[in-house]
Amino acid sequence: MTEVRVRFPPSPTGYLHIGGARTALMNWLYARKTGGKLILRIEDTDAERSTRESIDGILDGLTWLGLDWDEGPYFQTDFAADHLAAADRLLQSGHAYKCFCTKEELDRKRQALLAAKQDIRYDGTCRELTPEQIAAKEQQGLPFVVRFKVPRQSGTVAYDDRVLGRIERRYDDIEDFVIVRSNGKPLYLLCNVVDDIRDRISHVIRGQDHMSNTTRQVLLYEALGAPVPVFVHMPLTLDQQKRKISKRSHGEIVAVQFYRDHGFIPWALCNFLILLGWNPGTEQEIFSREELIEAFSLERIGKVNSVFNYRKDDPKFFTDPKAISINAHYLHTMPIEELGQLVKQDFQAQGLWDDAYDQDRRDWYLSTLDLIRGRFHTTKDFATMGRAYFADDYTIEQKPLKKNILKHPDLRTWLPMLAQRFAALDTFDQQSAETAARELAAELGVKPGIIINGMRTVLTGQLAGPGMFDILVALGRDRVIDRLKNIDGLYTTSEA
RNA sequence: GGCCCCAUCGUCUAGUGGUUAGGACGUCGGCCUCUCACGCCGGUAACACCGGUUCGAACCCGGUUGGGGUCACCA
Repeated sequence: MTEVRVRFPPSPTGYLHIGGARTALMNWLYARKTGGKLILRIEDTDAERSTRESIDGILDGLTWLGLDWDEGPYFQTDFAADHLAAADRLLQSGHAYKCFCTKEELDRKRQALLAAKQDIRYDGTCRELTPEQIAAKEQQGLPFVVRFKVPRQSGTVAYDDRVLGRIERRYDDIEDFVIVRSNGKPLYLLCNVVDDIRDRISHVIRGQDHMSNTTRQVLLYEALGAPVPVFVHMPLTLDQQKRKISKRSHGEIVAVQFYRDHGFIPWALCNFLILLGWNPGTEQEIFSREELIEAFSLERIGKVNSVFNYRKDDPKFFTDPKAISINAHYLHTMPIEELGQLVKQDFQAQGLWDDAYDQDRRDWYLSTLDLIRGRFHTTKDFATMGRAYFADDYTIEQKPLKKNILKHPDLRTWLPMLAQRFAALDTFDQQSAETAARELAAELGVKPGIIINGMRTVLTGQLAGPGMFDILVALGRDRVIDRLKNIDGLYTTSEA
């Protein structure tokens, strides 16, 4: 059995989006599964649209996702000589011909065909030019493109797709496609094949949107006398309107960068993406990297396009709810030290980081993250909803303010009273604090909940959170007392 | 429009001739409780349609409808 060699060949005309990331992931998994190689190749033959920023963005995105490659990045433009040499060979062997039709002519004909409701296809004007005619046109210095000469015979081109089965297409349905531009630059269809041959690619794993390219490329492989690789066409990822997702029409919500910026855990995003069009045949949905490599197989890639169910402007779910729930799962269960690293990055960016969290406050830092992570969904939540644990400039949210504070004006005196009792305790721990709080409630003749939830609001600004007495310990006596004494501010602000 | 691909809950999906059509997310209800975008329990909800084949079809075949992709001197 020959070595498995797969490739991910993005064109650097925008940032890495989740469709591309998913393709990269599938290729990566197959390479890792089989002990093969993943080649990264930047397809930059469209010089006008390719940018350095885009290349960096794609590389960063892959790196962030944890998808490493074994060779490359190669740049397609570095192999222009190969592409042209191949075009030459095709010309020599009679598999291609020079076409002198101008763009204007072709456009005109195309319009006419369109109007007549005919197939829009090159009519083969230059296909049968005699050597003399060609020489004459070249003598005049007329520009030309190189077209592939599709066999004009009955029958079909075919290949066996690993997910879709046998795919056939009649020669008659394929026009003589252009492989070299009039400016001498080779086109995608050719470059891609030439590069895949040179890189000895064994499996081409790509989206179903390439299917019509594939039949034409099979023709090129045959004309070039090269073995045809195994083709694996994955189903596409669509939006709710069932449109193919693209950076251009969907914007940041489909950019990998967006998920990094919104507190996604890289592998959680991979875990979500792999479930779009693939499943293990068991009911397992959460996979470690090793488990997924083990479980992955081409055979279980589905045929059906899937909908990326992001909800724009939904306050609760800023993207596909399942993606968020998978991210939350990892957030809740991953080793706390690893989470500590991820949160550290965000805290540093937010100005919330304290170097002591890596030193003598490390235990406190990690145990506090562990205490509050249970109801968070992204790593961003620690700096927002969890802010009160790490800084004093946290916000008191409106809902709990109304429900737990303003509704009970007496808290204005009760909470400072509680602060005094906390101050008077010999030891301040979960037990003693709870006893003190409940005793106060009993003496005042109010439900403990009123005191406790009032405290929660003042201390964390949040409606929900961990058990109140765990919070007290995490915050520490001094901060608790400070904040409880300052409850006055809450009433004044809202009255103003 | 031509060519190609596809069709199970709202979404992601399991299912390959006999299942109460399973799971996950969402949603709804209940429980827990000091709170909940925590946890636990439960409910809701799908085989596009029409013909065949068969003792028996979500599964096999044909058609219809529907959806998607692609039709560049982009990749």
